[in-house]
Amino acid sequence: MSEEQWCLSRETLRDQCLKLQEFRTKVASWYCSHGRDFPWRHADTSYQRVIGELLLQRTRARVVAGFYLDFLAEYPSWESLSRANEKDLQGLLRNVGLWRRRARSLIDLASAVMDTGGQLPDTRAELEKLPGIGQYMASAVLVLCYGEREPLLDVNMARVLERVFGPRQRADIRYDPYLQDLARSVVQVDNAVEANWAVLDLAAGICTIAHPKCHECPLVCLCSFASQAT
DNA sequence: AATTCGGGGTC
DNA sequence: GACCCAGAATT
Repeated sequence: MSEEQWCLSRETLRDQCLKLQEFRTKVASWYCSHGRDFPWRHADTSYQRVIGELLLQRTRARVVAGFYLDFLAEYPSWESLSRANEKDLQGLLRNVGLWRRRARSLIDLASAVMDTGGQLPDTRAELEKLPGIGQYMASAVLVLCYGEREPLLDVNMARVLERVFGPRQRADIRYDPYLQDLARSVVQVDNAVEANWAVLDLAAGICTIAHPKCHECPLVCLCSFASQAT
């Protein structure tokens, strides 16, 4: 590698690092004044946090906000959920979609948790053995319940990251090392939970899939997508 | 890698 | 009326 090439690649790496830091600080600052508030963000048990994430799968946050507290009132613990009547649970989820599969999945997970002492494991390998816990949910449990700096890398966070930092390598987000590493580095901060929420809120309110509000976006000067969109 | 689950919101 | 949503299991 010539000295010129070396300088170029070194410069590019430094730029990427600076871009990452700028991304973090600008999103965090935006979040302070524009962040959303949801009941599950005030959850005070692991159970409540995990239920929030499970209900949010393929379901809009505002819809979940409408019945999340009712769900917790009806099923306040792993123990009560494991003993739930499947038909009753289906009825509670009926107007949310995925109701049959989700009712079964919730009961199965609660039963599995009760079988292992009523507590969730704290490693990815053990978490992903549980029914209904995949790559995303394992990360969610690690960051929300155990304070590890893991990303809530869903389709929305992926969209923001790809617009700013470039496209993924694989079709499936969960097995794309580029996106996974990028997302993980984004949340290497003191409060990883809020860092995750900040990106998700930006994705939901500004960096939307259709008609993104680039003129309101704190990342507009970092983002290659913004310049080509209006 | 592609399909399935799913009602409701959004355009 | 098509498309999408804080995914995971199945094929």
